[in-house]
Amino acid sequence: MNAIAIKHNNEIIDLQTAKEKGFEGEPILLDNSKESLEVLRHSTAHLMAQAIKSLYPDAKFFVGPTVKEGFYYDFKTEAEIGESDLKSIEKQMLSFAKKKYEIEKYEISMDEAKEKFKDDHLKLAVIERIPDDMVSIYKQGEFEDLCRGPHLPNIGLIRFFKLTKISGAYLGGDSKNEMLTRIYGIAFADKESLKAHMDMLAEAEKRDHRKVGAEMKLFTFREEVGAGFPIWLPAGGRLRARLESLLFKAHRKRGYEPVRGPEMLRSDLWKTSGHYQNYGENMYFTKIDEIEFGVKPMNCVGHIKVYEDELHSYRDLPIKYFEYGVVHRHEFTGALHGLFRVREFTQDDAHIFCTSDQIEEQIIEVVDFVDKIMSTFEFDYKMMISTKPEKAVGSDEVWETSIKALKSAMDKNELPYEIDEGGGAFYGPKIDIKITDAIGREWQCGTIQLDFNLPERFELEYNGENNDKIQPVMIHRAILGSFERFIGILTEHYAGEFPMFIAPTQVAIVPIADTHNAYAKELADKLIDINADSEIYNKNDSLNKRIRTAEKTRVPMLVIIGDEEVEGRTVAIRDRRTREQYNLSEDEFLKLIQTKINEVNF
RNA sequence: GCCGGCAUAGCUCAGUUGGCUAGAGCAGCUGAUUUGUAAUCAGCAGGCCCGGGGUUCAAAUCCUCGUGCCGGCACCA
Repeated sequence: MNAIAIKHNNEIIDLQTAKEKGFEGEPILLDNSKESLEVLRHSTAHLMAQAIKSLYPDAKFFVGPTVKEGFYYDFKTEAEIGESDLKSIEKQMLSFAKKKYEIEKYEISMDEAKEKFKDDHLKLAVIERIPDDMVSIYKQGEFEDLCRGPHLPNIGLIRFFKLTKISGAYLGGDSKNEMLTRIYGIAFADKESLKAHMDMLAEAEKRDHRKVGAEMKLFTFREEVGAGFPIWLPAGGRLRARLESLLFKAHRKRGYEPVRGPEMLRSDLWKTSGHYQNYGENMYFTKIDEIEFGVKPMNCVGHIKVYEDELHSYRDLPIKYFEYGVVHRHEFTGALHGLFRVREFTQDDAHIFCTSDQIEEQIIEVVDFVDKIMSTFEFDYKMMISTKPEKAVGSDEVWETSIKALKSAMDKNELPYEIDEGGGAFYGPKIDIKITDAIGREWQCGTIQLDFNLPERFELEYNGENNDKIQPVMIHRAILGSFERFIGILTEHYAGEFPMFIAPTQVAIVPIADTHNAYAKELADKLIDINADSEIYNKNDSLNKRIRTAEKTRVPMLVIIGDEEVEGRTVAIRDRRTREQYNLSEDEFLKLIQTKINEVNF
């Protein structure tokens, strides 16, 4: 196999550039290594551009980089391109690839480039972003494009690719700019890898919580109810209740007090907190007797009012309030997405009021709490510290101090983290918890946010040792983030096959004939006593049909009862996953369920 | 909010260039059957074809304005 590029000074250099500059280095072969795919996908993006240009001659191109999941190219054309056009573009790409054009490279000066692309405002926009004196042009057949490279030596090497998505994208990622057309694609070195990737996408689609949620009757949405307002169905209600009660206990164990703030508060309070000015466009407002109220988008203000209800001594701190807080946020319609993005959701929210000396230990405790929960659900996760965003309240100094506190808490415990510059909330820096699900996708859930601002704005205080008034520090934190999103993620993570302790229904009972219904009912009652939900499948259907129906509900355990079982007070268990069957006595069975339900404690 | 697409029974989908009373499978209901581990048989019922307006002799089908959904962008738990 010939090299497609080389690695020189730890940089990928294409053969065109290597020849021109006389560079040497380790060869990069056409395989599925990171470097190889980088080059391959970048060239595939160019091949796509070439195909688009030939099909839509007026097309002008912006940038076409590789991304984590393949590549894309942003471009503009007067023609309306839809999903159905991807096939014809792919076809055109293949026919160009067959021509095995060399990919040639040449360099021109900045001025020459500006002249060359003077009628192409998109390329000029690209050129403006390049600080260099010289720019390179890559050419394949008739098509040429301004590009930094690196590229394959020949487009004939591109064989296994697929265009996956088409959408709009703002020029330069700024919503103030015009919108371009973006086409996403993926490419691999071999057919099998492409297929594996497409299979993975199909698997993700199968697990989609919107689909599984509907099948399992966890939740639904209705047009007449409104976009972004989920409706929890009985099965989803049971699942959610289990999660809530487990988490309730876990909070109590860690010294959190349950509290509850009102759903709406007077706008004056939101002005004091800064939400009115900084978050107002995401809030819902209404008037009651000429007084304006804002529906809470966050729970902090309510908890502050709880704190203010009495005087606090330094001896009381830290004080931890928690609430399953229902919040409403006006999200853009286009942002709504199943349970992942809704307009009403419930946070597992808590606020810790503490002294600045306690910040570190409190952060560490919360991080430990997070770890307990995420590892229980078998999630890998990573932490990300977010710093000051453009739109923020509070001085730089306050921001710096708080970021330092977060970092030092992480450092002292040797916890790895990444930095997201400018990603903080408007009122303070934060640690976000990103979890990776069973098929490798990342989701942002929990968040730990330091806030030196609200205590200041609400003039919170506690009595110090010398009876002096000291301002407490406030830590906002949510671990699941929201029940909606977390349950959505859990659904995809487990593909709906929830473990016993969280499943909407623990056991499906299938009596063989009507004469076994009484025993079935008896078992169901005993299961309720040990906090397990069950469902009896005694409809007028064949036994096989009822087993099939029960299996399809993804319930973790199926028990079949007939004459033998009634007689000996036993159950015939069928494990849905392994399709194994075994028998247990009634007592053993109940004990097993009880163990499986109680084995989890956060 | 922006770009593109989509909307027919509870669900998954047919419905030809505008043309008879809009169809099927699953689910539901009724009856027969009472079953030992993944679909028993028969019958019945179920539709403002997303909503408003328009074009036409005639609209599920064409146009238009909404609403909702899907894929991204931007924004975010």
